Amino acid sequence: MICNDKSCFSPETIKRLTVYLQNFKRLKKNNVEIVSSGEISKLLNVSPEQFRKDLSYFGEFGKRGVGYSTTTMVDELEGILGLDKKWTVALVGVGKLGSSLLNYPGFSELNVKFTAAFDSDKKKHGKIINNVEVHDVIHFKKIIKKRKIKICVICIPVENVQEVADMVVDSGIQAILNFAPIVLNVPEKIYVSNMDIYSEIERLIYYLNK
Amino acid sequence: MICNDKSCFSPETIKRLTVYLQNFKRLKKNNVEIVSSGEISKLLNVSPEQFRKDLSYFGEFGKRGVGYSTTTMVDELEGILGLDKKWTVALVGVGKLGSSLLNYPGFSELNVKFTAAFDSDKKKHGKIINNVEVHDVIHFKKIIKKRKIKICVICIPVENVQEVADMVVDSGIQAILNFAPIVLNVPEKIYVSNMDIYSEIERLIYYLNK
DNA sequence: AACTGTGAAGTTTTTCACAGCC
DNA sequence: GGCTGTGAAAAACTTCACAGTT
Repeated sequence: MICNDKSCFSPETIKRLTVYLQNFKRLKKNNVEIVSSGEISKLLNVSPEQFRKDLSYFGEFGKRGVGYSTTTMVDELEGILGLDKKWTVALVGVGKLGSSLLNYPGFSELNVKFTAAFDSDKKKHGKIINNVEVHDVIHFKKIIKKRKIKICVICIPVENVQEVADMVVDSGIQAILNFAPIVLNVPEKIYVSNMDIYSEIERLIYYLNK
Repeated sequence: MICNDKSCFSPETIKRLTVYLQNFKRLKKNNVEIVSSGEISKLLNVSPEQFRKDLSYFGEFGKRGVGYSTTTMVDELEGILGLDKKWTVALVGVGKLGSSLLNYPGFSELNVKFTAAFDSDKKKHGKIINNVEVHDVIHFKKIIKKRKIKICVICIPVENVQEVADMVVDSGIQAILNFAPIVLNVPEKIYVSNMDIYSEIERLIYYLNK
């Protein structure tokens, strides 16, 4: 459970808030100005009450009898999530997956940018991918400290990922996005998010198999 | 909530089961033969009761006073998840991310294989990536039907992903793994899993920002 | 003695249902 | 009339606590 000055809410609320934001951005781009919680509900497979309650933990953003302004909601949700400030992200592991992330579109709209990449492979050092230079991983701590980077995406094979995570934590990184299929052993104060394609496919297979 | 012949349990249980399986595989590879729920708990940040209860929905796999055999657990969990059979997967969108997935290691150990890839870009047709041929997307339905493929991974830019999803569903695919930051509109009977790096990074930023 | 399996209790999360406002 | 915001009720999920087994 997470508490702010107003009340307490589920971590699921935060997950959904990121989805709401995506959706309001798209609606705004499509020149939709007002939507009701009922319409949101149909678009996102979330009940209208859930949507309204999720927002209620942070304020009153809708107009009774009317709905929610997409422009207002984009601003408010960005504020709630902290996306109105700029964030820089480091990448460790410039393999196929890692470099595809460096080339991912849309981060700039998000106020989020990869500003440094690292690999242990000498052949990659000095390469520039989508304006991001690949450094030797031995310089990780120095560069992270200097640029005050707080978030690191790790795209390392599972065999080596724990030692990289140790280094990353030692360098002062506070949040990690891990693509390897393993639960990283890091101090509690570090926020870790796992993106594990194996686990997701296994889960789909379970449902198919029933 | 999900029910089997024994009882009912949370969808979270299935997510955790995939993590348990990963972990038991690794322990087995490292020649660990027996582990207790307490040890699992420390490795995976799951309470020992949670672990035991998750398993209890499917049977009794441990030995009282002893613990769980890694070999037994790998077999049992694979059985529960349906991973003891072979599964074939299609990929739509052979861009940077898509081709990095085709090259992902470890799928063979999983009884899961990409057997067909599709793209609309003519330059990619006929290419072979890690033994998988890239076809013209216009042949999607024909090939999916013929090979009886049930799972599709979609790596398409967000602007086009809904129309691709429509085609995928029309072709008889039953489960979709979607990498685009959008909630796909598909019939209820289709299982969809989203892997959204933007959403994950936004979530991390929320926690950092507090 | 050590560890599992599980009803019962406790906590968290979602849904209901309705008052309040446009 | 239509839609939001929210306490109260319901449902879902986790933890407790202990009986049962090796």
